[in-house]
Amino acid sequence: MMRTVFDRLFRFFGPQYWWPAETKFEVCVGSILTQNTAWTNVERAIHNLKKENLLSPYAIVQVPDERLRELIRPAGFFNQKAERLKIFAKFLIDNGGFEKLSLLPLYSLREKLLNLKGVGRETADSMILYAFEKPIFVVDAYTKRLFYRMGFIDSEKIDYDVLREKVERSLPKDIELFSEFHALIVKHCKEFCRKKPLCEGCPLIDGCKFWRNGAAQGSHR
DNA sequence: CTCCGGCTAG
DNA sequence: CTAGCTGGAG
Repeated sequence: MMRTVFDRLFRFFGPQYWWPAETKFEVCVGSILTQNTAWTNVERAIHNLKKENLLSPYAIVQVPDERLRELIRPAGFFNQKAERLKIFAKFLIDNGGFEKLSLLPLYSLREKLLNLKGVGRETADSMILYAFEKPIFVVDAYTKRLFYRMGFIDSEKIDYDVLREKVERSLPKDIELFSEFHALIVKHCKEFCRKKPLCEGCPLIDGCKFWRNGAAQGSHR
């Protein structure tokens, strides 16, 4: 079931090679900046930080708040995100960086990340999977929307961890698999399973409850 | 539940 | 012109 969805997406879109970043720190910065924000805007912000050589924990804690806010402005919510980046950078420094933190068991690390102001479950799991490279499945609004429409879950309001565990239980605990799957879901939901769905040419249309119910507005059916 | 926000595809 | 964006805190 879950495996079939992955296979179809993989065959259709090919490998996504996520997360698009040069360093682990950049992955984490991106995961904070992209909270409820279009990635193109995040790219602008990251580009600004790179240009100023600010993509390191030390640089982030040192740069004046006002300056940081200005640089990440394109990513929106810049006041809170500037604070969140500072808090995360300080956390890394205080805890021995990725090397030391990576020694922790997955769920210990997750707890530490969740205790940080500005790091919720999706952000924490994105960091764990794509920066710390430990096997956890990242759930997001796209995942809930897709699985709801496919008929795998009864509501898009399903609890984050309930859905995460549901997916994890139905697949092998494989970092590469989880990485590609989440990336493919994002890709697919941007191209087809949008809020206003574009079902034409959808690689998952076979067996999709949403499509079968004609909920796709009957515009093309 | 509301606020936080710049940016752009359509 | 605005819907919608890989959320999280209070």
